[in-house]
Amino acid sequence: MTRTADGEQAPEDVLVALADPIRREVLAMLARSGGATSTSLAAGLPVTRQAVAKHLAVLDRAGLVRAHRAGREVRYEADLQPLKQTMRWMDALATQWEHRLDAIKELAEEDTRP
Amino acid sequence: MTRTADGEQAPEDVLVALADPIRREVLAMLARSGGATSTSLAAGLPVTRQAVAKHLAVLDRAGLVRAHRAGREVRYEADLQPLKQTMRWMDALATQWEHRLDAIKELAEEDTRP
DNA sequence: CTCTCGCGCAACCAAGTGGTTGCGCATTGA
DNA sequence: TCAATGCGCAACCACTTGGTTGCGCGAGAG
Repeated sequence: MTRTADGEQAPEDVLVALADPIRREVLAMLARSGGATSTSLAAGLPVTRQAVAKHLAVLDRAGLVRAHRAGREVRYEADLQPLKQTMRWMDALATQWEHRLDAIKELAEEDTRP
Repeated sequence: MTRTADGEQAPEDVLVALADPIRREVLAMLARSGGATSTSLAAGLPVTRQAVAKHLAVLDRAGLVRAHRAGREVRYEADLQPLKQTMRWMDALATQWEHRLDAIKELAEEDTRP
């Protein structure tokens, strides 16, 4: 799981992770089952175990899954907290940008006013 | 701007668009200035006009910018609506997944209970 | 009318991504 | 103990992406 210098979760990794349909499907499967291995996940997907393992690595970098070793198995669980964090980040961006756009619109109206 | 069959904005395009730092910077510049051309945007970025034009195409596919031709210039404006839509989509996903995880946790507790 | 400026298109390139196969290692169940 | 299972690593492949340069065209300014 990569983190920024100030300890904040990097929202970019979450966006990248969520941009892929297979990774979203993996997350959905993990949420449905409450935990699974790369092998069991691959059984329900049109790709090989290794491909799933790579996707899980991306999800792990984003903090969206956590791996627990249990004997010779590695069980993955979903963690939705980075998702919520990213939503807050997006909300802050949207608000900020919208305020600027509103201010500009206001200025434009002032121009048309005599 | 690509749309899904049911007329809904594809959230995937927004995620992909937002995952790139330069595209976020372009959006921020558009929000700050209220509209700009690929040439003027490139002046404030470490890439060429053509690279900016490609980024603008990605943003346009996501519906995050709209292009208006004015003489020989093409002016781009930011549109934040797809962003809000994507946030709602993410919120729905998070809620849905969280409910599943909660239900599973409940079952686990029931197991430990005699 | 002509020169300039902004844009679009195309070719090209390096690096990244998503996928595969093959193999070796460790754990485990019979 | 030993065969089977699950995993990790590495090589390799096709395709995408982000970037460049070069060129031609159309609209405006002089």
